Amino acid sequence: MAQSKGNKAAGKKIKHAALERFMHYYHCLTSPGLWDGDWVTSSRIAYYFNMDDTQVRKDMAQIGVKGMPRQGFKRSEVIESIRHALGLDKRYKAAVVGAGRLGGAIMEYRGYSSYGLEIAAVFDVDPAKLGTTMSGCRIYPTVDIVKVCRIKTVSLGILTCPAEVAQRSADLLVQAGVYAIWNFSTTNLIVPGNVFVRNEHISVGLAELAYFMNRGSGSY
Amino acid sequence: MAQSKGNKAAGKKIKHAALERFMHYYHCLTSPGLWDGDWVTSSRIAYYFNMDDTQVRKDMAQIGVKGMPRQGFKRSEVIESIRHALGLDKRYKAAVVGAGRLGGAIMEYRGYSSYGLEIAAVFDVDPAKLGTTMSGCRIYPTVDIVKVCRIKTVSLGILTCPAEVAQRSADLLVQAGVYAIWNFSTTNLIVPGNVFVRNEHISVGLAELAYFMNRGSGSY
DNA sequence: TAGATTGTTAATCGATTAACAATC
DNA sequence: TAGATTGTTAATCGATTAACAATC
Repeated sequence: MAQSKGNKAAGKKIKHAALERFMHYYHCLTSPGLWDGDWVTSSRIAYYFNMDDTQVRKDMAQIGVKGMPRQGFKRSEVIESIRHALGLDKRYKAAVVGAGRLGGAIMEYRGYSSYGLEIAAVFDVDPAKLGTTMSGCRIYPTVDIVKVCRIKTVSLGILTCPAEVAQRSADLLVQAGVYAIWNFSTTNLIVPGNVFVRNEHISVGLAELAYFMNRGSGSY
Repeated sequence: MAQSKGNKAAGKKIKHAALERFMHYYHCLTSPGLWDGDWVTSSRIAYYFNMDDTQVRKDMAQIGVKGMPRQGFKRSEVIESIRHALGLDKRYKAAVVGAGRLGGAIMEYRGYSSYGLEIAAVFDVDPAKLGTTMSGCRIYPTVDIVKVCRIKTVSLGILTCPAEVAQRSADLLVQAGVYAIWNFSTTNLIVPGNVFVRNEHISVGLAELAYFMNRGSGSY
């Protein structure tokens, strides 16, 4: 087992770009029906993602996966090492703030547990929703965020509420002691430096698409 | 995932990273209440995004914005130039496939028109939904994608349907002649090389958060 | 003017790719 | 063995940052 203690290189922080690559490898290698046999070569993966095979081997080295000349890498071993390197094998709890359509859609996703995430509570301001459930999760009033999140040891807040209340909700989540916020609202949150924010701003996608529509379409 | 290669370098293509920066500038510069006066300096913007001010000035140069020594850049001019460079001032039409919660949540967003996007149709397989509307848009049967999209000259498909039907829907959209697909499903789509795909895979966010939760929390 | 800020070139840094020996 | 593939170092490329003259 390749522990973090085992290789000094593992102490190095995995950069954003590398994280994305690992996630792509993971998604691809765990896709059913794509592979037969348990061996996969760096060039095969590289071809799939239209990248250089050296990059793949370096990535494998970073997370301590050893390959076999003439065979490649053991798929199951790569999957396991990515899970370990990214911490997908450790469990943590999240709370969703905003039991609207977006919150509902996000909770519908079935794959969270395989990423270690468990949704422990949902919050909403609408009194009519209180006490009911969403995807099997009880809906609590927003004012109870601090109390409930502390009791349930929630460490991630998922913001799916309207922009107007996003900052206020974030403040409560921070007060409750969450480490990170996954922000699906269009607000630019202001949080203490020790709280990590991942934004899923729709506007970045809109920009890329608009640009492609008007610049790229002609030559493609 | 599905790379969109084969770009016949049409002049000065704006790279992905730069597009993101422009979008951030745009979002920040158009935020009400953040600015007074119409001048903004590169260092002010750089500070806001914790980046180097030289980068900001180079970006401004790329889209043809001239600054003024001791004053900075004219905010309105920057905004206008970004709109032009990214094509936000040109209109195009999109169709949403999947009138579920996710589709509804995405359609709720009010800002599309300021990015040039107009949602012209919604599709769903559920016969009970046909003829009804979602965010003021009529819902058509999925089997009519090709017909309706051609009539309405739709050039972007937004996939918010379940993973099982995502590929089939994408095929129909391609057949209808869309240039690009905005994929909110978890499927890796296979499309012709001339069709641009932007994935909003939830798993990349999950990976980054899982990693932060287990590695980053201590030292950040 | 004096000085803050732009615009641009040069230097640095990091990431990607090429090359090739080691390996099974 | 022969040869495909790994593992790693060197070379290249691009992106970021530093430096500074030009400017108003």
